[in-house]
Amino acid sequence: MVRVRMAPSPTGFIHIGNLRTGLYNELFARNQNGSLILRFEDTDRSRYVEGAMESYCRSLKAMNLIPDEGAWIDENDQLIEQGDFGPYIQSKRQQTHQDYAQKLIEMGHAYPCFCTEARLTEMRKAQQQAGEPTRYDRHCRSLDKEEAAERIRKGEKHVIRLAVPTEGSVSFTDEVRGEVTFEWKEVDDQVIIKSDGMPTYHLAAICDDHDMRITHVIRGEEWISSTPKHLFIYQSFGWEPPKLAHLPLLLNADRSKLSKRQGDVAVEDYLKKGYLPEALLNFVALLGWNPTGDREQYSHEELIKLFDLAKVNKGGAVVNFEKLDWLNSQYLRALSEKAFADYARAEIQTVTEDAELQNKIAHIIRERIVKYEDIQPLAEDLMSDVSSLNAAIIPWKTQRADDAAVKLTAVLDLFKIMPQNDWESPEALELKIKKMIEDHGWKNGEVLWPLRIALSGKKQSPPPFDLLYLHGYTESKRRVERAIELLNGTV
RNA sequence: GGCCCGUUCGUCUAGUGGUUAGGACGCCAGGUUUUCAUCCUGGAAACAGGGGUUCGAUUCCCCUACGGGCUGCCA
Repeated sequence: MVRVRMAPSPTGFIHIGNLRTGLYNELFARNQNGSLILRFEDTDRSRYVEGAMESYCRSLKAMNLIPDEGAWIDENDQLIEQGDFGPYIQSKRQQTHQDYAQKLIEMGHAYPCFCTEARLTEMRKAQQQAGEPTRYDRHCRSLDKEEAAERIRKGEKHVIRLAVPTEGSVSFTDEVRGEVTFEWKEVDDQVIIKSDGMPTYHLAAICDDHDMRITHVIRGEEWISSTPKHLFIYQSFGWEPPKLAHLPLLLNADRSKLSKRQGDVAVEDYLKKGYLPEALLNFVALLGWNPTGDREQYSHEELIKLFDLAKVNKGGAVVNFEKLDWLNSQYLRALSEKAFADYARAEIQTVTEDAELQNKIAHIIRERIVKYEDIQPLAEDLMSDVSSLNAAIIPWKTQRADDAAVKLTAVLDLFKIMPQNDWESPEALELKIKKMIEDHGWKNGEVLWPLRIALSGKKQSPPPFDLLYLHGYTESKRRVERAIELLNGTV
């Protein structure tokens, strides 16, 4: 039974990188008919952010990434925990972690360290100046056990460090990279229990993964270097390590590790900006993995069906937001009329309170927007009046003003004999108007250009049929009449 | 600096010894259209460099270069 976990640190908002890692875990779990566990790694009290766990869950929920087990939120957005291997909030497991650390000490695989912050800083400085690698000099490793125990009893401040092997090497098979090897002499005696009694990631994650029966650890590439320490802990306890898969990093445009600073990376921000969750999911899924390379759009279900860890790329991927825009526009166009109207409602409302007009605007802009933020300007543009219309731009190409007036008058004449229901769709209006043009033997542009300018007041706008449909008989008639007056110089 | 990982068009990628190196975004040009947007067609654009192995390397090996990650009582 495959069991994987998302193990974020609740220090802020979930960002695109976390999302991708979480998504790959989810895709793998579903593909393997396994379970997805959500565990919060909140052992750094100095970085604790109030409400971050709830916010994280909300974002996951919005993205339709729902864990089977672990931390989650109820319908009131209250944090809950579900499953047989809890607690799933790491700080609540502190005692367990300390017990494990004690066992490691007893086995001789860990030791208390009393070195002060100041001494460590000094030590690193000296190492740096000597051109040596900076790492703990193992000052406390050889301390007498009885003496150390006595100092702890007296309440002396200390941490617990791993006593890693000093020679030989360690290898593991990474599910995406293949075999990776480290020399033990390069590995530091990592702190596993901090002086405040909290475990560090290196102890907590490994013990929790084991206790929660995690079978596959799928995490970011930044963890590769500390994997030997993790393997040492598994080995010390005689546990079988899970399969490991290190994902390539997501990069900024300058190829540095994706971070805030260089544009928005919080999932919540993208959702707020109106990117559709399915589009964002689709986009992120294809950053570092691709089933075939000749398709761009995949539903969540298809991603699950096709996901394969072995096909995950090794190189980091620059996040190309222009492609997100494009993908989002594709998803937007696939939305039903109703779904799009609901999606755009809040923005369109800022332009008109009239529900009927709102629906008409939604209909017209549906295929004209790429992003959510395009909605408001477009809607406003559509609703703008024509008071500043300039007569000079009404005629088409070399058309004379009086000719344009003749054509517009013909349109007005047509309005008079057009039944009311022709105004209920742009298509019906187009049919009637084009028929009229054809009957006169005129060119489309001679009529449609002046008509469109009369209605919109602008050289660039949606088609006249959309505008007629939007404004309806009375307002359209008013605008066309005004244009004719302008052309005749009577205004 | 040390260790580890990586490197196909600007970007995301397909490719697993023999291909005109394919697709997508973006860009450019043309077309459809009353304009814009959409849409359609076309175009420019890549195997980091050098050695091997091989009849033959983008694909396998080595070196170099470049990039990134880690080097915390952060995760």
